[in-house]
Amino acid sequence: MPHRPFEGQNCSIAGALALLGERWTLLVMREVLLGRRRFGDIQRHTGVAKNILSDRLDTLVEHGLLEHRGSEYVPTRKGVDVNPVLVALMQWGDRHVYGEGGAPRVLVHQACGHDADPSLRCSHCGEEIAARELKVRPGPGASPQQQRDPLLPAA
Amino acid sequence: MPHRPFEGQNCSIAGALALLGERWTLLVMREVLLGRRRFGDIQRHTGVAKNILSDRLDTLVEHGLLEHRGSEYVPTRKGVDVNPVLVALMQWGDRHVYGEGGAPRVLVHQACGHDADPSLRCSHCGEEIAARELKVRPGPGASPQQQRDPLLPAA
DNA sequence: TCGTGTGGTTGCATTTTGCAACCGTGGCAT
DNA sequence: ATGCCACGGTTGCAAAATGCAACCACACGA
Repeated sequence: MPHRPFEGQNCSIAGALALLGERWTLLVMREVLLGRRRFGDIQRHTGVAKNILSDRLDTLVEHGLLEHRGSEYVPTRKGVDVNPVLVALMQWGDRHVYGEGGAPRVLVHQACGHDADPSLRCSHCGEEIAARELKVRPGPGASPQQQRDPLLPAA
Repeated sequence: MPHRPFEGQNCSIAGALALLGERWTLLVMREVLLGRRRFGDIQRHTGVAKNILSDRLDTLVEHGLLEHRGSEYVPTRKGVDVNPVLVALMQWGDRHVYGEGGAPRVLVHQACGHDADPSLRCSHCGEEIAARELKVRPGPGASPQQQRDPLLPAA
């Protein structure tokens, strides 16, 4: 099992990265969520070595993001929920790696049937949230130290 | 310089991960975007080894996500734009690592002043997008092979 | 029954990471 | 001016993760 120095920070980002942040893991999730669920397909489309893929699939199953059914790995709810992470990475890559008009893939909102360029909206005021408009404050699960700490603006 | 086997997939997710997917990098970005911009602060709050931190900061500067000004590392636009990635990871962690009501941190939408639980909205119909409602199709920058490939549903 | 494809595992070389010790600069109290 | 400490790193070496190629077992069809 891999070394996970990220836990114990009482931080959801670190907690997520403890699992998803291992090399190849998010690319494996990309494949599975794209619908490619067989070992060989995932291996070919990502380029990951077979032993590593084997390891990653095992830990994803172990943590309940995937289920191993016959020769397929199918995502659970917990696995499907990593979709927004992939969307965020994709949007960053579209903008900053491939330029305008160079996007390798485009998202489609199945419910309305149109291309979607999803953006983050505030659950309170409903407005779009720009990256620099986000702050952060201690939540219900914050440690005493985090409560005290003057948490600073994000961005 | 690290080994980056992710490039050349013509995929924005892989392109983003080539840079952001290295161990510690997203945690470093978390710190910087939280407002902690000095070497020592970042080191203490993440727990990353000094040599690794040094390396990560260098490559982040090299790729234009950060600028090194005096003794501070300040995010550029490109750097601020990773915020949505952190938000997505945080939401996943809130939901699946720390349970309901256990969130270590809560987001605040600075513009309206209230807590925000940002959700993805469709740019076309304006509705909230559930993770399983996203499909994908080849974009303008898709390779011939990707054009041909029957791109499958996401989720 | 022989070959081929799929889904892995094993062993070993290479790369990345972690850790501790060290170094140079600047501030500041003596 | 001298000594001492903090800060921002760098260096060297050990440990862990990764990459690669060879191998194995099973299923299926010719």
